[in-house]
Amino acid sequence: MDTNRIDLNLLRVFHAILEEHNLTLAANRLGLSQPAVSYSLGRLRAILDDPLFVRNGNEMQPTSAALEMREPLREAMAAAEHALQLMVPFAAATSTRVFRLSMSDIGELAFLPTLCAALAECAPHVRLDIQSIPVDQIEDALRVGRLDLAIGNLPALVERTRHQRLFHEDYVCMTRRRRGLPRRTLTLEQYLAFPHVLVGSLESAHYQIEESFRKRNIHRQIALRVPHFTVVPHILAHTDWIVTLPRRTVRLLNPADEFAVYDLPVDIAGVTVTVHWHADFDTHDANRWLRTLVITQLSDAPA
DNA sequence: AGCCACTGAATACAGCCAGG
DNA sequence: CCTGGCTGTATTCAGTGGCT
Repeated sequence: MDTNRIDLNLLRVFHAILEEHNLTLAANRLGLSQPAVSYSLGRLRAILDDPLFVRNGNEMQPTSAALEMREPLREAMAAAEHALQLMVPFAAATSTRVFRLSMSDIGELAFLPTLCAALAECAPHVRLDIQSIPVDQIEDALRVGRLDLAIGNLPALVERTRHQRLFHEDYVCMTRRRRGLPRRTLTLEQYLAFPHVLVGSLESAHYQIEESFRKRNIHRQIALRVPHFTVVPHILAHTDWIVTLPRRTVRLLNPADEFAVYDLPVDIAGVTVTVHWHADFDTHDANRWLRTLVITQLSDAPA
């Protein structure tokens, strides 16, 4: 295969067929005629020496070779689109830019309603692409522009990226309401008597609370470790377990007040939620506009 | 099972255009 | 002006599904 022969426009065609499974729809998407797409596909087939798609009824099914190319190609197309967007001066009212943000599942619950409402108001054509990227990959993603901003409790990134504090909050604990629960406060003994739900993986930001307990030589009985917060209410509703989580998160997960919430019986440092970006984008129009919006909308001490 | 209408890919051919 | 690459129109071919 001679890759020098590949006209990159052919990859656009290939990508469109991968998405549509249909040459006519792919042609519509690209603003070409169906034969033009067929011709391009023919050239790609010759260059790559693979049929790439085989017709199955009214559908063009990708071959295994085409499927192997799908993800890398999708990423490449997204990166190219993103790169082109960087060259266009940002005008909120008319921009169709896609902003990529990283946040946790609970971040989505807590931040997206506010952010989306603000966007609908002042940048109605802008799109958000929310990704949950492992903490150790966020810095790279911000640097290469694969992410615009990362929002969350991300102490590991504070030294390595530009950031702005949004708010600070303490931890509380939550369990299903039932007879026999203490009324207002939990003693440490009572707290430790519960089986605990631990939220977050070893890489996640909330794992730092584990460190705090370990340093104090406090050992909890972990009944379950889950990667996300959103499943927690469903688990607590069916068990007598307890979960330790940030106070704002409780408001989101306990809107009907069906769970009992207590202050922690130990003095554990809370979390500081920050918004992060890469220094290379300090003066970048669109990035600056978005982070200003995020800070204005989400910060408890607006910039 | 056979017929028919419909849909969609492939192909033949012509026109346009940029580069040499 | 010629050539090659690309695209569009018109047409053909093949598969599918409904109907009898």
